[in-house]
Order: sequence, then C-alpha cells, then structure tokens
Amino acid sequence: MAKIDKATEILDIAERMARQGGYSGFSFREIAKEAGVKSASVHYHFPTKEDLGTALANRYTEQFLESLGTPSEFASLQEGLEHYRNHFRKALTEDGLMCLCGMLGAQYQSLPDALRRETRLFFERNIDWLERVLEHADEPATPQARREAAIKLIATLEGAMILAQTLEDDAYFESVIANTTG
Amino acid sequence: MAKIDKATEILDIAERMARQGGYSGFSFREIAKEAGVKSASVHYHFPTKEDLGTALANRYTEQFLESLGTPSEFASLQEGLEHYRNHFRKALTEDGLMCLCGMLGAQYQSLPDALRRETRLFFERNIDWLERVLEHADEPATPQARREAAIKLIATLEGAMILAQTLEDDAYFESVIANTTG
DNA sequence: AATCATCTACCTATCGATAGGTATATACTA
DNA sequence: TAGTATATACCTATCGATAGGTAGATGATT
Repeated sequence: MAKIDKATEILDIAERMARQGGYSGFSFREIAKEAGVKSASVHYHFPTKEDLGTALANRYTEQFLESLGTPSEFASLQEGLEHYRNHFRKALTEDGLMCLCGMLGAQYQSLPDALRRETRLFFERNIDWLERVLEHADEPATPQARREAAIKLIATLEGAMILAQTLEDDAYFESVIANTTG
Repeated sequence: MAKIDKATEILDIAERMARQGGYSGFSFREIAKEAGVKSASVHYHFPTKEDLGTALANRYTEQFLESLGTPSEFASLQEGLEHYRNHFRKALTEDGLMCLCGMLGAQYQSLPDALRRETRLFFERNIDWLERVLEHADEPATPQARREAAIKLIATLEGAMILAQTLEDDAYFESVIANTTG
C-alpha cells in the first residue's frame, strides 16, 4: 500500500481541498476519486461530513500547536514571534494554501456547531500560545496588553494570507508583517 | 411590487448568503425561494452563477468605494483612517456579516476567473484609496511606505473580522484595531 | 405588436448518506 | 488445532435532495 493509513490520506486530501474552497470545497466523491476508493469508503472512516470537517480542523490545530513547540523555549521575544510568523509564511508559500481555520473562520456562520467549536479552539489556543511568548518582553506588558497584541498579530497574519493570495503575490504577505511590533 | 427592482432584491439576498457562506453559500434555488420567485427567474436576471457572483462583487466594491468618499476630503490623517475603519466595523456590527471580498479572497483559489478579477479589484482600489489618505500625514512617508501601511491596515481589518466572528465577540475587532498606528 | 418578467416543467450532474455484500485479518473457543 | 466469531476496510447499488441550467408558454407593460 502506498499510504500507510487510508484515513490519513483522506484527511490530507480533504485538508487541501478545504484550504482552497472552504467547507463546501470538499466532497466525499471528490476525495474518494483522488484517494482511489469509493465514496462509501470515505463514509466508513468519517460517517458524516461534519465528522470529517471536525476531524480535519482538530488535526490541523493539533499539528499546528505541536509544530509551534513550547512558548518558553525561545531565547527572545523577537525569536518567538518570528517563529510564529514563519508558520503562516510556510502555509502560504510552501503549501500555497490558506490557513484552514482562517478559511473556516470566515465561513463561521454557515458551519455546523461541532466545526464552529473546533475552529474557535484553534484561535483560542493560538492566542494562549502567543500570550506566553509575549511574557518574554524586556519591558513587561500587562496581561491585557499581551492578549491584545496576540489577537492583533493573529488577525494580521490571517489577513495577510488573504491579501497575498488574492493579489497573487507572496510579497504582500511580507509587506504586511514588515515592521510589526506586536 | 414590494421591491422596486427584483434584480436588486436578488443581489441583496445573494450578498447576505455569500457573506455568510462564501461563493458556494448561495444557490439559485435558495435565493429564489427567499425572493418569492422561481429559480428560472433568477437565471433570467443573472444567466450563470459566475455572472451573479461577479455582479455581486462588483456592486459591493462600487458601493464600498462610493461610501468611502474622496480621500482628500478628510481634515486629518487620523480622521481618514477612522473613517475607513468604521466601514469594516459597520459591516461586522451592523450587518453582522463578513466582508464579501474578504470571504471571496479566502476562497480565491476555487473561484471562477471573472470573480477572481473582481475580488482582486476590491483590494487594489482599497489600497489606492488608503494610499491617498496616507498622504495627509504630518511627517510625509515615502510612497512605498504609504503603500505598505495601506496593505497592512486592510489585512488587519479583514483578519479582525474573522477573529471577532469566530470568537463570537465584536470586542475582538476593537482589540485588533486599538493602537493601530498605520 | 413587441418587449419584459415570470412561470411551468424539465434536464443532467452532483451532493451527503445508507443498505447490504465481500474479502481478509485477528482473536477467541471447543 | 479446527471452527467460530468479530472487526476492518473496502465494494456495488441506490436513495432523496439539491446543484446549475434550459426551453417554451403565459401574463403584464409600453
């Protein structure tokens, strides 16, 4: 077998499709065709579309957070922030895709409940991570100011991905994050 | 007739749906049901979905730019920027919806060509508008720096809408735009 | 009379989802 | 150890609903 785990292959395919077209951007049939199985087999692994979408967002968040590492392991504030920015930069330039949860967040109002919760969790956990990194600042900021800075950075990065994608030039991403103090 | 123009009513309904669920978030059938006509009648006004989507994005951009007014009419830089921010704030808090072109920009890769172009135009025209407002700065910045600031502000506002919507609290929008120099 | 707006009635393609069947592998039991 | 049971991972076939789209008739407006 080419892939060790068919369920993982399904998630990989679905993730790419979702990061291009959102929640309605992937279908059991299209995933099945690409995975070389029948759509019923995709239903076997993920009974409903809500299940698949939720598993997708959950895996994305877990991998993202794991890849970020521990907030305390960075020598400086700048190093931690650059490390964080690199994760979004990589999603855009290497994958050539939107952030899954940025995409789902835009479509939030039309998502099923379980997927809403999973999408919300991505942002809450990212804010938490950044708040901890921001504790490394030379001049200590208030917890409230740190939270504000964290929120602002995430919003800026999500927006930067949208602009770079729409204007078809990754340089716009760099423009946005240049001179970013927070 | 309740509405003066059925085509306008169709666009209104489609816009709301698109700002909730993106390009695949509206369908001829659902629009027709809400407008009190048959789906064939929607096709009469907008032959294909690409036509409808393009008309949607075009009208949105025109109305947005018209409502922004002339960049030179503001007394100060701060007044111009606040005026601009207010347009996004209004979309979020009054309409309770995403920015149409922010949504479409996220789905950019899965859009038909004509709609891609229309979405791109929204951002290009917004950047132009902001660049002109930024000429009002007390300390004159280079054209390149003004452009960078414009891009950054738009990205931040689009991202702020996503976060506020996903975290179900408009206060997140205010958090993001607080202390925004650019 | 001619144009416009809408209708009925239909098409093909695709959607998510389900029922029921088929191998294969592992695990338990007599 | 031979037979039985269970779980895994698929399959074919089909369902009702919905997608975008079209042809042709009907009624209204000018």
